[in-house]
Amino acid sequence: MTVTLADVAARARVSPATVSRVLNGNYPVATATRERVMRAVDELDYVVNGPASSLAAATSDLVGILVNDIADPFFGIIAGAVQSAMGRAGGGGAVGGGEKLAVVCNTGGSPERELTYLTLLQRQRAAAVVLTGGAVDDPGHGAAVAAKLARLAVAGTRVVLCGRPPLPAAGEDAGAALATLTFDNEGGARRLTEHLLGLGHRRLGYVAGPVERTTTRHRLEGHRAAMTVAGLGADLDRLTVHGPYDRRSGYEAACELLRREPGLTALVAANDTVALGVCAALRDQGLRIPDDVSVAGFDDLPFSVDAVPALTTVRLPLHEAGARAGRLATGAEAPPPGGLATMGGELVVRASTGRAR
Amino acid sequence: MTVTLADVAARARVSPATVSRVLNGNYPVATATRERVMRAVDELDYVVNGPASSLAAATSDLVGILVNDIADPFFGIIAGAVQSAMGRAGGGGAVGGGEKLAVVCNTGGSPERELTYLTLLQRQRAAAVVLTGGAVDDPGHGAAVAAKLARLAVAGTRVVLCGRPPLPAAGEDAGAALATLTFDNEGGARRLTEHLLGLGHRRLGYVAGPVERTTTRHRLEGHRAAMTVAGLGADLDRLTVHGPYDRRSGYEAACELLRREPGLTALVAANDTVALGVCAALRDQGLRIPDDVSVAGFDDLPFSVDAVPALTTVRLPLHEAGARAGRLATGAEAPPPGGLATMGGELVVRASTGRAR
DNA sequence: GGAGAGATAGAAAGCGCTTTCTATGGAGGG
DNA sequence: CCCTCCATAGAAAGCGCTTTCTATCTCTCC
Repeated sequence: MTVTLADVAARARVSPATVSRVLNGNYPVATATRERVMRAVDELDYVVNGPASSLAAATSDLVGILVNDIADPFFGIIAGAVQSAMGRAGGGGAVGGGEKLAVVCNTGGSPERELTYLTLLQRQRAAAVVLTGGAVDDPGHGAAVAAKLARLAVAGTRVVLCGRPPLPAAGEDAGAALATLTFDNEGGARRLTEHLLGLGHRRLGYVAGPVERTTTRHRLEGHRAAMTVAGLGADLDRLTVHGPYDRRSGYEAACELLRREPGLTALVAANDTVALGVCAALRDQGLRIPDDVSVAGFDDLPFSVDAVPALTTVRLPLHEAGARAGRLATGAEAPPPGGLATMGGELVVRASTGRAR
Repeated sequence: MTVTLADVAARARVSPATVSRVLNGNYPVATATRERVMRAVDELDYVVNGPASSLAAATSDLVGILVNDIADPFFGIIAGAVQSAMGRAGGGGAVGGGEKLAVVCNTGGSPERELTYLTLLQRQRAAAVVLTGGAVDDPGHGAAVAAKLARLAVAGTRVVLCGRPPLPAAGEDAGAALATLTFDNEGGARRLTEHLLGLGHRRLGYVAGPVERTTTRHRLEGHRAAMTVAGLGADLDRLTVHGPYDRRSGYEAACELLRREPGLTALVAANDTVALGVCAALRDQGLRIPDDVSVAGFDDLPFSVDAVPALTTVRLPLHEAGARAGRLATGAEAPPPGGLATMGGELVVRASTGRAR
């Protein structure tokens, strides 16, 4: 039924070994022979059997990119960058050539699904795995992931963390095959809050992400550090509300914070999407931005510049990080010293923040 | 080095065949034996070798989801829905159980990459392939894709088109394994323009997507149909500008259209993202929305309700379509009659459109 | 002109798993 | 008490490919 290597070999009147060599191109084959084989491949419409090839060669061209939420542009941008960096690196053009199959897996932020996908990728003997975005902030799960990644690394899978904090004590052996690109969420958040403080704001509310995420914690810590330095460390818990990374959560949190403290002059959101919800709530309450209340986001997603007013935020090098992760995953780039690189966030001041009233 | 089935068998003191049967659970195995095997699996930390298993069983658990732009929430939402519908269908908890590896592949809208990914998936003997979003509007490429899909279908891969027009005459054999869920882009676009017409607008500009996409064409056709019926079919070409599906394109197109026809009272965009750019351009020119110019988008992405003013648009059942595609891909749902189902778009009127001045 | 060096092609042994076919018990029926 | 039948388990033959080890053959150099 399906065409196999042997069929191609028969038609080209060569041995299967030769066909394999033509297809993989790492062994000298006479031009005439090669052409005969290629013709046979074309005529028979032959497509390599991936599983068979992976089994025999004990390698695979699958590269998995794990994201927390595929519908969130934050991850979309990173994943897209990873893929295109890999495509470029792969070079290819050759029939059987080093084409990597870069695929993204959506964990939906669930630790179980994350582990499941990791197992599935391990099962496929993936060439590399890229984990993007914040991790679940739980020692148990962290250890489970670290263990799984260590096993993957040992089995020869390259592991790259992109926009995620370093693994908790991964063990020596794994360290080699593991590269981490982390965002300076804490520093970015700190600078953002300092910016607000500099504008004279004293009563600021914080709309945090889900409690169990490292990203949430780091951004919150940055914010609180700035607040504390400014002598505003007292009321922090009351002026913080947690919720998912979506607009609705921002909307509701803004309402809640305003209820708790009607005198707020600034609202800092865990990310841009949440900030959008915050803006909507403010508008619905008849408050002007930034005249009555300043609003700030995080990430600088594409839509943030189009918000009205345009969002003050912290720009993360999403594209750059993704591209670098892609190169690390293909081995096109050497891992940073110590296996860890931190990428800073840049404060982007736009119209949504102004002087405190 | 790595643990194999045979190792597990040795440790559990059974034959490899038995281990395989325990793991795949489709053959009676005594409870005591099963437990012994499971214990061995745990103790050895055994993970099935996917390629070997796929080769022997001639099946794979890979499911590919092709998207045009992974950073675009339009695709993110569909892909997410496909994945979760499949996860749910797969059920599983069993160790070796029917876990599908749902992965999304980013074509970046490039026909070549689309074909490449299809080949890569074919190579992996994917269980199913879901193509999402509009196709490239080129007979040559359409035929190539159709041929490839037909081959995949023949090889036992389920093929689902989601939010994409039906294939050009796919051939009888393929028809069976191919299901198409298409959006009524044309109808939605028509109703949207009718809405504007009903508000008294007579001079409307249209910011279209890339010329070579079916989505672009269908939406444009709907718009033009409405315009023509209203007797405004004359100036259509002059009042249409094409560009990519991004905000920048919307910004530039709006400027260009205003230059061509300063008296425009409404601007219809190819999608919400583009509409955002249009709004930005209008604002920069000092024009009020909708008082001076009405703006409309398409898709009703999550951010559209937060735009200021909130965007009038056409809501597409992205989530529903994705979920259904996921079920079709796993075989959890029977294909629609004729293999084709059309999903309508719902006009959502918000604040960005008002009476013509 | 013969021998060693390259270049090129083939033979065959797996890679780790699934599955058909076969074997071995013990339970139940006559 | 023997034989048949079901329930289980094992043996072994591949699945389609890669790759090591060989086998030719053609140059090239002395």
